[in-house]
Amino acid sequence: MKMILDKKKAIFDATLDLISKNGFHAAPMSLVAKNANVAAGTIYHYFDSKETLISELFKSQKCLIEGIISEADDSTKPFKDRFRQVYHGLYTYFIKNSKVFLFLEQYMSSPFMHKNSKEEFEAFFQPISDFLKKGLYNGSIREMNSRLSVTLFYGNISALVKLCLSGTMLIDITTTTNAFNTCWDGMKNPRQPDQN
Amino acid sequence: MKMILDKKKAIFDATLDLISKNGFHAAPMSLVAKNANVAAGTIYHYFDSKETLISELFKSQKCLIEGIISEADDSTKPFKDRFRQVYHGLYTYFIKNSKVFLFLEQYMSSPFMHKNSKEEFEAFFQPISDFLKKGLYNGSIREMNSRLSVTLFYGNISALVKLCLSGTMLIDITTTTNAFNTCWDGMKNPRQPDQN
DNA sequence: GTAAAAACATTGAATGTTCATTCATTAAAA
DNA sequence: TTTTAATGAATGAACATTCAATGTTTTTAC
Repeated sequence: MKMILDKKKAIFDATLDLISKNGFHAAPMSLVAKNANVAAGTIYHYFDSKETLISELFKSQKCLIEGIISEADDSTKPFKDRFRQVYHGLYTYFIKNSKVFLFLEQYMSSPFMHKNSKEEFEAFFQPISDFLKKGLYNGSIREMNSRLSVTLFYGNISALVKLCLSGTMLIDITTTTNAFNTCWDGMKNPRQPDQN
Repeated sequence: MKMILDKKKAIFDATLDLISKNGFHAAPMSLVAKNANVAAGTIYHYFDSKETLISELFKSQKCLIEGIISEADDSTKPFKDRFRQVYHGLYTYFIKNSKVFLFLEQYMSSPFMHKNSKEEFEAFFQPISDFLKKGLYNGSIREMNSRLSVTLFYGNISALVKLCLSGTMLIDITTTTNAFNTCWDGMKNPRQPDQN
């Protein structure tokens, strides 16, 4: 049983590694097998097809966002502080685990997404939605459709992460602070101007 | 001569159409040829390889952003109005020309990008950079690295466009207005609070 | 102006490669 | 002994690309 998990994990790891490097086309099953120290046929004991493998790799990240947010969020604080900590929690996680981030980017813009239900996608970002709704209900966040706020929030973070990972620019604390301020000043409730 | 342009255009159109539908994997040369009403071999008169074809399709959009911005921008107006018009110009163009938008998304997150110089990418967004710099220099835009502001600006628009195109949500004027306000309130210069 | 020649454009079947997937066989665990 | 796991060579499909043959346009020479 332990071995089974080891093998599955090795296959997941190799897949994540290859896809994050150069996209799906750079992850032929033969290479996945080789990098996972496994025979090509073995992968098919654990996964029906390449598509299944990738889709399950995504599913294995189901609770990722939830974990990061619950780690970063402290509901006793004022909402702006919570917002900042969640923002930085996500940003920091993606920088430290860039393979995961890059895989998610590939997956979300791939034909796999189109086939599988949008619900998968929806569920993945649910924790962000839940978090932002708290801010909406207590008047800290601008009134807008919840789907929109999630999209804009994640869009800001992912733009920052991509900029960092592109390696074409030195990212200092000023940059991340500016990105955060842009996000917060855009999303905060403009009718509650006492949140500096 | 006219015929040459027609054929090239037909090949570009077929490629754009297929890639925007389902990504690169959905655009085999045989299908491109068929949809362009051309023999497979003909494509290779005009393009060295598939990679060249796609790369040139991207290059053919070099002046896209510049065109949209110069169409939308009116430098006699207050900067907030210019910002709004450029924002809506880009948004509207991408909604109306969703194939172009979807192709760009695919291209920018593909291995093609990694191979070709980042300069291509840089140059593509230069007109946005130039526009935002005007706002920065006249004090309308928050002080931040130019690369970052471009990324955040385009990131906001592209998030909105993706949400619209996903078709899972009815996008009304309220939604686009909220997205715009989020963008502007985030990016405007907080030290110049008279820009309502 | 016309015919021959050269240059160019187009065709699509054939080629060779890359890959996902299968399966008969062997090894390990129950 | 039976069930489960693992192997990797073999299979076949999908694809990018080539090329010899054919059609079309342009140039040249008279």
